Amino acid sequence: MNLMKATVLYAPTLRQSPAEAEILSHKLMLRAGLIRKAAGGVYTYLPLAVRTLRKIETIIREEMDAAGGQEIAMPIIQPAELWKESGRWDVYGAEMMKVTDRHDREFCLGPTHEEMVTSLVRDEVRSYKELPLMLYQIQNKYRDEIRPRFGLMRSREFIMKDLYSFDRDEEGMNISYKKMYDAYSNVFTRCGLDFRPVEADNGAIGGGHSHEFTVLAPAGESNIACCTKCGYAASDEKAEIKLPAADTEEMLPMEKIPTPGTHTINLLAEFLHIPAAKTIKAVAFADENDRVILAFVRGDHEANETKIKNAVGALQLIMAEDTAICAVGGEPGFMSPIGINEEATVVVDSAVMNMKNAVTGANERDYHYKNVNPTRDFTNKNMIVTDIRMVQDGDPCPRCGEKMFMTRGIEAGQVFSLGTKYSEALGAKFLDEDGKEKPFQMGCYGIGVGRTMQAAIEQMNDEHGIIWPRAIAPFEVVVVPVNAKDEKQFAIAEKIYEELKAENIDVLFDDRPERAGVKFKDCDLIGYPLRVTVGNKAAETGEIEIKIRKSGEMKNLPADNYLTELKEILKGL
RNA sequence: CGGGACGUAGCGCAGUUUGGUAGCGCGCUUCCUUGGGGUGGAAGAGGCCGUGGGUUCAAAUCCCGCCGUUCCGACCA
Repeated sequence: MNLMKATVLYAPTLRQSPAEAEILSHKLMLRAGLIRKAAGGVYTYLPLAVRTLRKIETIIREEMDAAGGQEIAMPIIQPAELWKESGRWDVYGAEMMKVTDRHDREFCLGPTHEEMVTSLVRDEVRSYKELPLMLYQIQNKYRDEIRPRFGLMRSREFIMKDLYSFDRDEEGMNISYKKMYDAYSNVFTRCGLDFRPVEADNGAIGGGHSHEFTVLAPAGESNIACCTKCGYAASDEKAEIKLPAADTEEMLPMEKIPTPGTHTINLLAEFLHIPAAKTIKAVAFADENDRVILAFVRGDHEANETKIKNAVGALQLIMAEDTAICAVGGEPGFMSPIGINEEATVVVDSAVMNMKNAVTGANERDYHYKNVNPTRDFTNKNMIVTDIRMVQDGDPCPRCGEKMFMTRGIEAGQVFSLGTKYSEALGAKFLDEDGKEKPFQMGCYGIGVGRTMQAAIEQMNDEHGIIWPRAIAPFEVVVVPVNAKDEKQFAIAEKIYEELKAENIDVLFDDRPERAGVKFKDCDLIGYPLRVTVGNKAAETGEIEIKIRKSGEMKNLPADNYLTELKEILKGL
């Protein structure tokens, strides 16, 4: 941290952004001289980026240590045997960067370290007395992404903090999980980010619960639903939806009506002059065993494939062929559960069961039923009724009932409780108090360090450049003499620089003999939270100027009495 | 892996249609000028036109292969 003069700092800013960058944060990282590309999804971090990364890492270390974590450093190169033992050598497959040594022994560049850390603990930890144990590292990770994108957002080499917890029982695991959940909240709060801990689907990893820590930003790749009131947030695939009260209309007798050519909800609603919410939409899937699955949601809702998979116990869903639909008694475009063969799996969204006098297909070309009342008319055996719809903007929160809004975010971290998946696969056991051998209850917890940096940029910027939160800014303050050739100005600026340095403030002295405009543009682009400008006024009346990057606010202060106020302003950034 | 686009100086691009001396803006070097939001001027340096092959008297330009980049899709949690 001794490179503090701009004349020696290697920060090659660019006026135009290279054509390869698509999203704003990626462009800004290139333009502000933070990173340069070495290969697809592989980057060199330049000094400014390294300073920010170190600051993020320091915050992470402090919080991990405070939560009881102990830092270790595991190898990047991992033997294939371990991965074959856990069964993930083939599962991870093409995602893994594989290496062969001169003896033809296989290795991979670690995409994650569950195997590594579990084998370590398996070989070393024998007794419940040594638990709980939390081990972490901050390490380069490798994933051979099909399509690296967006700079550090989806890269093939990336810096990740990964912590693994080992407990004697589920209760202990849940305590560790909670500790990590809190530590993560502290990390992202301290980084100055607007984020949400988002309830997530565990997917193939299995185990208990999982949260993704998502930094809110429109360019993010994850869709999430957030409650406007209680803080509930969940990924769109996971988000539960509070069921509104059932319609109270009188049930009318069901009637078959001709509806020529209305094979979509829009056409149907238009034809009958009714709102889409009065219709029932059908979506037909086939699963990995060629089972036909018919899902029904309200006309103005969307089916949620993840929820459907979970509801029917399918691993994979594809759109069903028309012939498969007909085989179970359905008619594409005019489907309903009424009269469908038993062999089809029928899943109905809970909200549909609340509908009264709805319109649904008649399983016959160009005909629908009206006055359909699902509680009365859906009589299929084995029909599954549950929440299978995709959350929408304005849906009620499952916790408090207030409205939720949809937003996008960048997943910067995630916490998983794993249970005994890896400890069992790798035979990692300890001897418990009762004299019995038991597998460890594990959890794993990751933070993408580079991704966190980029998420901060994606979230905080304006047309001039990056706006760093103070905690992770490469420098907190930049001191700029307007005219570096003016000895008086330069001397005052240098004095202020020395004073700030003595106060342990992370300060850069922009001593370059550039014109003021050039230096100002660079300052804004790189995004130092605070700029101290020393110009003519300083030489004449002894006044310096402080500019807050975030608000653009400026303040004139005497050059011999500014420190208290500057520190005060800095605190609020 | 499928479909599209692109590859010419450090960055952004023109030139390719119609084959014939490699260009522009920014940046860089030196000097002068200017000195509170990318100042103005002068003189320079810098290119295996991604790569390999082919066609041709002659290829940045036409043809074929490969590599790389990028977008959409598939994939991934």
